[in-house]
Amino acid sequence: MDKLDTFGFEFEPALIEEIKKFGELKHFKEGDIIMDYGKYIRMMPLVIKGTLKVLKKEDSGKEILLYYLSNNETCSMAYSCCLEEKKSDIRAIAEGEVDIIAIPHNKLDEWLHKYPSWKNYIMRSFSERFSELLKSIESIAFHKLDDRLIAYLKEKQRLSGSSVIKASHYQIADELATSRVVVSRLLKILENNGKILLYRNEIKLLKDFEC
Amino acid sequence: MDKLDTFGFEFEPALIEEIKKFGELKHFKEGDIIMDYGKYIRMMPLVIKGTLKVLKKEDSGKEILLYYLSNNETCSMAYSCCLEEKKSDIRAIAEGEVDIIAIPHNKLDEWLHKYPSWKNYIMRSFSERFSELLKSIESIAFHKLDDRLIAYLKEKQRLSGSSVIKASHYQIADELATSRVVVSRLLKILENNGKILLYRNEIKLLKDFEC
DNA sequence: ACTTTACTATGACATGTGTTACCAACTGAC
DNA sequence: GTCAGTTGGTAACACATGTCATAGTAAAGT
Repeated sequence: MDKLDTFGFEFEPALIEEIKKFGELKHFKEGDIIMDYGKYIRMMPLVIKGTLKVLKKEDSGKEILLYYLSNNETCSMAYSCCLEEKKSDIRAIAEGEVDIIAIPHNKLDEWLHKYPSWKNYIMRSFSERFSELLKSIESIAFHKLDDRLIAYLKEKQRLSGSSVIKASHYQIADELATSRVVVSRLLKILENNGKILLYRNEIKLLKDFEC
Repeated sequence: MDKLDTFGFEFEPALIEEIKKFGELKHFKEGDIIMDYGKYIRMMPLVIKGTLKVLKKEDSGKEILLYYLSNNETCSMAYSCCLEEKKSDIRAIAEGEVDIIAIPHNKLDEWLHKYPSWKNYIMRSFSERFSELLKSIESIAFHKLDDRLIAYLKEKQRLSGSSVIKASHYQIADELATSRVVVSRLLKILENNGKILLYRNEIKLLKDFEC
């Protein structure tokens, strides 16, 4: 928990003390489910290491990718759920090794009044998630699949810090809300153009991976 | 401003007094621009009558429809903008006659600390806008244009309370991020199926307008 | 009344994407 | 090694949507 000091949250010292006192450090492994559909959410996660993938189940039954969370970010949806004491309609999955601090739900509101830095953090967080959703909308509405695929690969590269992306075509298709065949087709074209190399469960972005 | 009492905000009396004192009642007519790109936003609008359309300009230059605001709703994006004292990247346009109360930006944060009901209102508001964006994403990602068009018409009907929708095909195309020709085509099919009647700048939904 | 502009209708066509089907290659379990 | 399961490659096709061209028609301005 001492790690907390070394990370980028800009909280005042008193708040950091509270976080140390009431927050619970948790570790998750690849694929672990941190929040799930239908369960009550009683804590809000602050991500301090690794990446979370946050999904939402739609009425139609399909899942959509809401956003990824990484360093020092938190899940606005979880916040809403906590406040309203309602069952979750989202699921969060660990991508690789993940450390979070779980903030108990009864502190959220209290700190909002007590600590301006907490309030700012929560507000900024909402605002950032908002922007990301807007980016998604723009992407889906105005860009063709090949552009979206390229953007997806770049984002993965950025998050993992590696130009080797570990994912099956099927997974990618899921996150882009399309089908496996289509993804394979487009990836093959990228490979033929010398942008990437394809292996089983693995895509390597070559150095001139642009556009 | 006395109207305030009669509307559905669930604020505590002291807050209502403050709103009366510092808020400014404003009236707008069809097409009036309430917030615009590049301007600083120094107030947050509470809609008390009519409907606002809120748009955002994307990097690509295209505009996307964020959401509609009507009774007792407010604009979360404006809130973010106010807090960060940054120029607006959104535009709000009056649809028909609109009354709003403009809350000065310096009160937003103050009230957040002072009045739980205000804090809840703001939080709920974020949460609702969030849900709407998600609905948009689902709609764009998983539904065909004809479904989306029908949903659009129903929403317009709901908001205006009338089964006669005043809009050109071009406007509709814009909001659905498609082209005029496509909208005309789909509307004509709906007309041929006996769901609607088409006039110039006007669409009448017939009573068995379903599915 | 005449011109101009905005709005709508419609055909023809190009293209992106979804779908189905089938096969090949790899992986892990037994 | 065999087998089943997963993953990826490819062809063929259907269809929704975007685009271009062209014309008719209503409204608005002069």
